Order: sequence, then C-alpha cells, then structure tokens
Amino acid sequence: MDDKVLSKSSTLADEVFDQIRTAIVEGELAPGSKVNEPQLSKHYGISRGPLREAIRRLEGCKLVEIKPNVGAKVVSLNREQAIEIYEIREALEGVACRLAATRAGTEDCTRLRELLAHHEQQIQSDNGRRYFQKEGDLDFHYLIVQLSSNTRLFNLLCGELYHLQRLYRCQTSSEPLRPEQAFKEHHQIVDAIENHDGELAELLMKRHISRARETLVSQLNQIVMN
Amino acid sequence: MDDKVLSKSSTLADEVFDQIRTAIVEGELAPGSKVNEPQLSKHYGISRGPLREAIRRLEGCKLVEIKPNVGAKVVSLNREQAIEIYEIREALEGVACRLAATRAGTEDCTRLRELLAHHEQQIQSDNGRRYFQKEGDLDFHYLIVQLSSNTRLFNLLCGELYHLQRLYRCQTSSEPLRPEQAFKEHHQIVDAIENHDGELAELLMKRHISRARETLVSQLNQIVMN
DNA sequence: TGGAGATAAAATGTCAACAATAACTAAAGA
DNA sequence: TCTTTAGTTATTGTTGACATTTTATCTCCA
Repeated sequence: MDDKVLSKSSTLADEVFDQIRTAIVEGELAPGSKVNEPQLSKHYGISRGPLREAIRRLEGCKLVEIKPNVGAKVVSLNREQAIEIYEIREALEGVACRLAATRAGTEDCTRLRELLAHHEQQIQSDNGRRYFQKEGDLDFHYLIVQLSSNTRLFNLLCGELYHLQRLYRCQTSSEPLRPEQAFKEHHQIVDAIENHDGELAELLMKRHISRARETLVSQLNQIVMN
Repeated sequence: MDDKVLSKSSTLADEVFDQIRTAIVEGELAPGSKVNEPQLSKHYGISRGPLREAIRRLEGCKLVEIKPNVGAKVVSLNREQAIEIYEIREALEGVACRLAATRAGTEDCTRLRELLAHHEQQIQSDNGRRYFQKEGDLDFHYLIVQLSSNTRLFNLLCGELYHLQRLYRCQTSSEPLRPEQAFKEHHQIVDAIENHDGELAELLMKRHISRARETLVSQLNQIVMN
C-alpha cells in the first residue's frame, strides 16, 4: 500500500504550508486568529520544526504576521489594506496585459475567447451570479498573467495577491461586484490583446480594476452607513 | 555588561536572516552558490533550527531557491529575469509616483528637493560617478515609494525588488547607467509631484525606468558581442 | 469590588540527536 | 579509459526535550 494518495518527493513543511494556506484563504482559519503551534502540529500530525518553517513561508506570502516571542496571527485585512492591494493589482495587471498583448499568439487568443465563451455560458444558465462567485473572474486574470510570460509577475499575482484577495472576500463575505459590466470589460480587453494593442490593453485592464476598486469602496461606505 | 551592542527583543532567526540577506545582496555569498546549513550554523554560532527558518524567510524574499532534499541556493538572475524585474518596477513605481503626487504634502516635496540638491552636490564634486554607484539613485526611488503611503507597495519594492536589483548589479558588476540623464529625469518627476500631477508623474517615472531597462538591455547585448 | 503582584500554565525559541535522502568516492567490469 | 555500481560520507528532514518568555490565574490588599 502506498504511503498516501499523493504525497511524495515533497517535504512535510511544504505540504503543511499548502494545507494551512488553503485553510486560511478559505476562511477555515479565521482572520486575526492566533496560530497555535502545539495545536496545529497535533492537528497535522507533525512536529513543530517543519510547522514553524511552514509558518515562515506563510509569512513570506503575507498570509500571517509574526511577532517575536508572541507568535503568528492570520492576517486580517482592513479597508485601507484591501484598497492597497487593488492599487498594486491595477499596476501589475496593467503591465501584464500590455505584455500579453505583445506576446500572445493566435492560439493563446483562442484560449482567451474560449474561456470567455465558457463563462458566458455559465452566466446565461445561472443568472450571472455564479461566474464571479466561483472565482471564474480570477480564471480570466490568471490566464492573462500567464500570457505575459513574466514568471516573476505571475508568482507575485497568482502566488500572493490573489490569495490575499480571496482572503478578504471571504473575510467580508462580499458579493460579486457588478458581474455583467465586468464581463463586458473582459471582452474589450481580449479584443485589444487580439489586436496586439498593448497600450490599449493596459489602459482597459487598469480601468477595469480601478472600477472594481471603486465599486468595493462605495460598497464598503454603504456598509458603514447601515 | 550588556548582552551585545544592539541585539534584544528579536529572535535568532530574524537576526541571522538580516545578516545572510546583506551577505547575499552585497555579494559575499555568491549567486548560485549553495547554502550549506552546517557551515552557516557554525559560522553564525546558532543551531540549524532557527537557521532553517531564516532560510525560509529568504525564500520568501526570493533571494534563495529551495529544492526538497537538496537544499537552498543563492539565486542567480539571468538576463531575462533582470528584465522581468524592470518590467515590474516600471509598473509599481509608476503607480507609486502617481499616488505620491496626490498624497505628498509641501514638506514632503521639500524633502525630495533637498535630496536631489544633495545628490547634485555629490555629483558635482565627484564627476557624476559615485551618485549612482553608492545607491543614491535608490534613495530617490525609496523616498517616492514612501510618499505613496501604500505600505504593501513599499514592502514589495523596498523589501524585495530593490534587494534583487542590488544583487544583480553586484552579480554583473554593472556600471552606473547614464547618471546625468537619469538625474534630469528625477528632477522632472519631482516637478510633476510638486504640481500634484499624478498622471504625468506616473508617465515620467514609467518612462524613466523603461529607459533604464533599455540601457541595461543594450549594455548586455554589447557584452554578448565582445 | 477592583487592581497589583505573585504564581502557575502555556506557548515560543533554541538546541542536539536521529532518520532519510542525496552526493561523493572508489572499485569492478566492459 | 569510460561507465556502472556499491559503499561511504555529508547534508537535509524530522523529532523530542529543554530554556525562555509570555499569558493566564489566583491571591492579597486597598
């Protein structure tokens, strides 16, 4: 009998890192809650050594904050920090879009079209809600960043910022923001990429994320009012 | 007698992290070289436990790469990766500049002016060389990112990308790139910030970094020719 | 009743030893 | 001479125990 279903050639610290990360991003570990080492090491059945290494990796992803002699806490993003992330995404995905427009081949554009078509199908059969709830929105952004062919940019966005975004959405249990409008903007962006118009693609993507940020801000303001 | 000159309320792993990071960035630990745990733990007089945590933090900063069961290696940036960093810097410092233009107060602009005046003085008394060799260039970019008031952006640039940039400069022992021209561009950028013209400030900064990237690329091409 | 201080419990930081894997060395065969 | 293979060495991965610090609890006193 094999050791496990799918665990080989990887270290304990890395495996537990993955598990804790998804636990954080999916809200299983509440934002702001303490990361208790003895408790977690017991839960995952490992020693504190590799666990601490995993926590240090989580710190690198900005998913936990460590205070010396006090311990790690799951990050809790406030309104300002969420906006900061949008500001960074706007810049990074803007350049990702520009690069994608210059570097994407015809087959890449086909994939983008197919992705959008698939999403459109889901929207029509679902009244437009599930698309953005089920991270279909991120799928689109994911693919564009991939097409930028900038590995570091990909790791930054897909390995760090998107996780934080998901954490925030889960934390505030926020509803999908303006799905129909966003979907139209996605189409415009693909148009620009297909035309290899890097400048326009960058502009559209920056505007796309900027609008999402503004929608979030106004939504947050509304919550404060209530 | 005190324990040490300046070491308290911090953990061993964090202290060693700082030491190794500077050792890497300053070229003391050669790019591509192996990070030997027994050797380093002996050198710094600590156990392998905290050392491994420090290495994991270094991995988070992208300064080392860890392979399971093999160990960590100091990153060695190739030409493509250096360009990737420039592409990211262009986007991030662009938005940093835009934010700085909208958020910087009069006293902040005064600080920028003083910094440039100080640099100008150094240039005149030094024939323009030391300014950019001694990271005076980074001082300028540092301050602007601070003025953006985006903490995450600051940590990203100043806590990660600038270190990688220094590593690459040290690795290729590259000379300062076009100091006089860059200095003029710095002045233009401050002008835009002082006028609270965010759009222009972003444009100028992006162009500034874009030119630096192009200079680097042509310089690298020249090396290939020889 | 409320707070200050002492005590106890728990958590974090650190270390040294053991296990498992990879890297190196040397011998044997073609 | 080169390649393969076995054995040895070194390094990484993991664990449990100990030290130190923080946090919680309890007592005492105003």
